[in-house]
Amino acid sequence: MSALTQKPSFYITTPIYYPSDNLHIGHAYSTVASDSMARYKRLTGYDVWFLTGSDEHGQKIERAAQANSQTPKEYVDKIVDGFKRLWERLDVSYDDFIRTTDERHRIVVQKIFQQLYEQGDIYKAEYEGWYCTPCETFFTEYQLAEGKCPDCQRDVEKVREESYFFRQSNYADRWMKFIEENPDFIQPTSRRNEMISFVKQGLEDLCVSRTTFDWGIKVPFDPKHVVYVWVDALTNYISALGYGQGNDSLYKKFWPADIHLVGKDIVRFHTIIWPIMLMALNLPLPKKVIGHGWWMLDSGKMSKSKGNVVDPHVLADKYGVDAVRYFLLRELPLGADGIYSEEALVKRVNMDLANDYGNLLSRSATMMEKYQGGVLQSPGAPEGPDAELIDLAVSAPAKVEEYMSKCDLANALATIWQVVGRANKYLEETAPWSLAKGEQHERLNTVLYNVAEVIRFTTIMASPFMPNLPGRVWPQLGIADKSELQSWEACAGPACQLGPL
RNA sequence: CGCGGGAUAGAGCAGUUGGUAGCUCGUCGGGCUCAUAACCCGAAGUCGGGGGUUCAAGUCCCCCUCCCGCAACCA
Repeated sequence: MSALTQKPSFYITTPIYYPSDNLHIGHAYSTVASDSMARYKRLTGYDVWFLTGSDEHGQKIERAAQANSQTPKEYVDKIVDGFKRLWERLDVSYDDFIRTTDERHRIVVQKIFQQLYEQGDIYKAEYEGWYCTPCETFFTEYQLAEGKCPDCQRDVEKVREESYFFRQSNYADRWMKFIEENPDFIQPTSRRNEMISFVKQGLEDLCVSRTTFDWGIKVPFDPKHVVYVWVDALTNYISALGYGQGNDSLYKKFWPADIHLVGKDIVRFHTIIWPIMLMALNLPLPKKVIGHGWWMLDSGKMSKSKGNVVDPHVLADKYGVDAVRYFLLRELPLGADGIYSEEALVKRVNMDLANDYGNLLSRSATMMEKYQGGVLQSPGAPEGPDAELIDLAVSAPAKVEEYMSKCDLANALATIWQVVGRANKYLEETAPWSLAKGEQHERLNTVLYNVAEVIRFTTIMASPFMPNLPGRVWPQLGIADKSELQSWEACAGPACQLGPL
């Protein structure tokens, strides 16, 4: 019986960001998109767990801290506080924030590393690379720029370093089989093809420890080694759920993850290394990894070193959180890069939010007030364009669901705005201002009722993307205290009709 | 000859199994007045170039040009 009342679970994660500097709108996009998915799933009846966090180890952090005469921990603490402030500012409803410096995380990483070593998936060997002494950095042969350091263009020397390696190559066949049997595992398909061809070229074993820096999790059986990024960072998705710890009820409930949402730059790690790690550990694989595109500037890629990053705090202050969220989610096409400009943001926000949606609300509210004293009357029989408007509104939730199931937020929003657009057109067609002059009260009631319902529908559907919208709209529709009219079921139930106000 | 994806109105994109080219923004023209000079309607494209198959090709085949991803230890 309890199974009947139990909600299905949904686990979604963002990447864990690297606190070498503050975050820009690219990171904000990943997180806000995940948040909208999480909110959408909560709205539609799922028991959701939404994880974000920070990946805090590594040489870069160690050096940055040194340069600031701080300990690495002091250094990252401050930046991670900034992360959390940004997510609060952007109304990101995460359920947990994992830091790779958390004790709960350290325990799991060491346990996994130990297990992989004991079962022979990790072995000691020598890592060979090119070292640039002035830059104190290792490079692979491929990274070199014509045999020189890609950063400073000086000569590099070949160095060997004792390292532990993960036997990735042993799992290539299993991986290929898994990918063939789960064609939707990697989204979009273009990324899937890239990963397949990458593995077909042959997988090399992966270097999973370092001795050249200390800021990291110690290899349990050989403490002069530090666990290198892969095993450390990727493990966050299960360590945060309590895997391998005393209380693993969250792990049992939410793993495997439904969606790992990541940027295209880290798709490979999430679709090859991570699944193979899980295979080696004999754990279930996540259901889907989605690699989204990047926000580009006219001047090219957004990067900290170019100093051309766009600060989300500034945008939120200037335009409002909902507007910034809407722009990011509406404007970046699924799987492709988008070009950011403040001009584009202003245009989109003015067009869609102010002119289309806002103006629809404004003109409707005015007419309801002016012609009906603010009390909406029951509708009469539908006629003229009523059916078309109602059909579009009533069928929208299913279309939104369809797009959301593919994580296509931009088209989900476009679907909602189609309804908004149709409603504005409907007002021109029915001209309630003329109906009022002509004393056609029943028809007037019907028209205003239909428009009010469309606003209610679209507001519910848009609420995961713009969490502050309902709070501003429900009072204007006079249903601020009628929660039964604000739920997803109130616009997407099986026998969905435009219900009474 | 590494693998893969693109080239469609000024811009950004849709175009299922081949049969009178669609969307958003911009531009130009018109309408309305409830609303935020808003909203609604209408106009403009020989689908990168060349050849072929077909009654018919943006949609299939061949060649060319140009863009863009991926090509491992940088999160």
